[in-house]
Amino acid sequence: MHAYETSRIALPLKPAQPASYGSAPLQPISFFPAGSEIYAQGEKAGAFYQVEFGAVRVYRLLADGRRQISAFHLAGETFGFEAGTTHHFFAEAINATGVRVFRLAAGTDMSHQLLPLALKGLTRAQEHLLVLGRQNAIERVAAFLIDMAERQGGLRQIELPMSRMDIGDYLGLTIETVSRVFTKLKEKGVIRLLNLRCVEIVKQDVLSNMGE
Amino acid sequence: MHAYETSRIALPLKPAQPASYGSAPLQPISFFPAGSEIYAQGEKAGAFYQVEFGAVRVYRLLADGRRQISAFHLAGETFGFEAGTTHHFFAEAINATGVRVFRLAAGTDMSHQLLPLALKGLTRAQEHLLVLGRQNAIERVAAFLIDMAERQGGLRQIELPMSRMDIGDYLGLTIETVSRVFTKLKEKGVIRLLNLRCVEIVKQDVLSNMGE
DNA sequence: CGCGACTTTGAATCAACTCAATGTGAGTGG
DNA sequence: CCACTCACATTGAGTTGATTCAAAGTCGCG
Repeated sequence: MHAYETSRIALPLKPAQPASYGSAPLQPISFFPAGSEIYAQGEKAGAFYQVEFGAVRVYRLLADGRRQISAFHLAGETFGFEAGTTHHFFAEAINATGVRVFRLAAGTDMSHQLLPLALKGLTRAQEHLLVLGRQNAIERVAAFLIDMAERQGGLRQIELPMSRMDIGDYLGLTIETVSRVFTKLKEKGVIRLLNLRCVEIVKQDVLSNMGE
Repeated sequence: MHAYETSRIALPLKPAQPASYGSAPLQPISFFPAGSEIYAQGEKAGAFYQVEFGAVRVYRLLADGRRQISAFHLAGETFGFEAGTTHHFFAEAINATGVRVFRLAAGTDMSHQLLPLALKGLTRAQEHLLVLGRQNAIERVAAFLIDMAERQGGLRQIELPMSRMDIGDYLGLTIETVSRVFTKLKEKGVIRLLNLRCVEIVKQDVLSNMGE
């Protein structure tokens, strides 16, 4: 993990939020530039992470380079506990990202804090299995947009911090197919593309009914 | 949940294994006939389960009936904690199945025991995302067979307690495609079908290299 | 302004699907 | 014990939705 740990320099004040993870001492924030690695498959896991700003992708690779992104993590969300002792996945900053690192001190029991996070992640993953296993391209993109909207407070306008490639690798589609579906939804008046990374959901109901 | 709780009748002796989940009192075994429901989506969750014998499928449905099986659970495996307070999934016995039920007594903290199980389930689900998102039919079936073999002690001969339909709904394929892939693997001499529910893995290495 | 990376669009291909027919095997009752 | 049945599985033929390959378009940034 290579990042600029600046908490003691730029952020000497202890923010309120991380206090929710209790006993651990002051948690430093690490900065990751766009595309940089937060942790790698095979690395030993000794921490979990909370996104302060920016966005993170967690993924696995096949030997021939095929990639499956298993989750995106936006500001406020927590990740990195998917492993017992060793990471089975890669985590990368999508954009310039700040991450609060919670190191798991040996002997400290965090299962209380971690269990709800793990269960939430499990439910998320299992719901995504349904999308990948049984939904077509339009349904997948619709499910993705609805999910992103909900996680951004249910606003009509949503930010997509990731590229079409990332979206494709999350939804099990090619970038071309993702692009074609965006175009089709745009033509139907379901969404509007304000720019490449910003979508307005015009017909929430139509989008929701695609996911079933 | 409708099952025959017979532990006090047929199994008065306390087996050794469940003692690993500690403080709870004697855990009854429930019997579920083939196809019966163990819990349903929307039911409130207040227990987790360990398969004693038989096999279980956990799945979700779309409104139009499409089904995605997110996991199979064989003898010795634990499931049912995928929810905070409410189940998001259905669980059914595939065959005649015995399940040890661990009720979560209010006030009792099981996070210690549950966290490793949740993490294992999370890792499993995320690995399955890669299969569904990025692998073709042959690779999916190969991954499935390897997984089943490992979970049955790495033996050459493996039992498939589930139907082709179940396998298809787990792998995001149709029964026809599953059947065609089995035939192709058989023709290549990679596997042998002793009967519908029993497979012998002849070329372990070939099968393993398909999954990448 | 011009470069480079990303995205969109188009045309042809292909893997998996649908629909349909046939095959198989476990369980039942005559 | 055998014939019958029914559910499940396999095989075949034709279709289709997503992919691949290729070209054109767009955006951000130095």
